[in-house]
Amino acid sequence: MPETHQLTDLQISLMRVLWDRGQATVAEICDAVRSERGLALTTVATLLSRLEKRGIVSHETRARQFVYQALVTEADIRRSMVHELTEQLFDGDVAALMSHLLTAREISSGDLNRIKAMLAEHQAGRKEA
Amino acid sequence: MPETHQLTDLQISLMRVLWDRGQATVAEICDAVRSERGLALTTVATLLSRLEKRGIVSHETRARQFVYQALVTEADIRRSMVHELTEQLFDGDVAALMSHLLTAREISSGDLNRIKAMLAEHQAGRKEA
DNA sequence: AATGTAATATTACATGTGTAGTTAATGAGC
DNA sequence: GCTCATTAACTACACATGTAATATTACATT
Repeated sequence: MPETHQLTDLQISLMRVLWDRGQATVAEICDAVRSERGLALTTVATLLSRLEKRGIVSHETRARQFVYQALVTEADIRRSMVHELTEQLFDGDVAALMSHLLTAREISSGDLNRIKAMLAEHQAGRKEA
Repeated sequence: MPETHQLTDLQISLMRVLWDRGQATVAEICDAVRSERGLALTTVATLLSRLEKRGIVSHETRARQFVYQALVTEADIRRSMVHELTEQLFDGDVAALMSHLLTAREISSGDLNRIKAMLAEHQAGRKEA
């Protein structure tokens, strides 16, 4: 597995563009994040080249422009970041994290129903394996 | 609510000592983390003074030593860090995070049972409210 | 071929963090 | 009172990140 990648808020914003589109030029990414965060083109270019140095994205040159694409999936990042958080704050105990979510005043009753459904489904899937 | 506190791994290690003991001197904290991370006394002192600058811990001087204590609880930190992660990676959707936990190959069947129990309990508590 | 334009490459700087040496203060023991 | 040991204060430095200006490169057009 890829060494646990921790990304910052901003880095995730950029990645999200790539995850959504598959690939994008620097300018496209810059545009895509403009609403939530207005950054200079060169800033976005710098950030992307740093991500590339870390092996998180790659680029190919097309029509003299860098076209970036993600080398890790959103699921990868979710896994490693959630795992890291669970280790750090809940001593690796996933159930403890769940418990926190249930009690931490963050969850609506609509959520609760969805969760119950998921649990049921999850167990069903588990049985036939 | 206290502005969302994000702490690093190391910072959490120090905080954990304070959470466990209520209060501790620099030397005590240094000793407590020695096994997982051997740090110089001055390093620990620096880290603590930085945390103090951020309003996360405070100290009083006793017998010429700084005795630190946490100003935020572990629950506070859990809340803000889990919240932040949920926002960043799951667009604020707690149920989506739950779903991730259920499917991300991180969870044992023992955990599953605990979770089911918690869910049931949670709903029970909810009803009478 | 010269030039304008768009893109990348280079350089820069502030802030936070991890890490710790050096210095200064102060109380304890002789 | 002087010296030693303890402890905190100050200083330092490398690295990652957020941010962007400036410099360079190179295609397209005249």
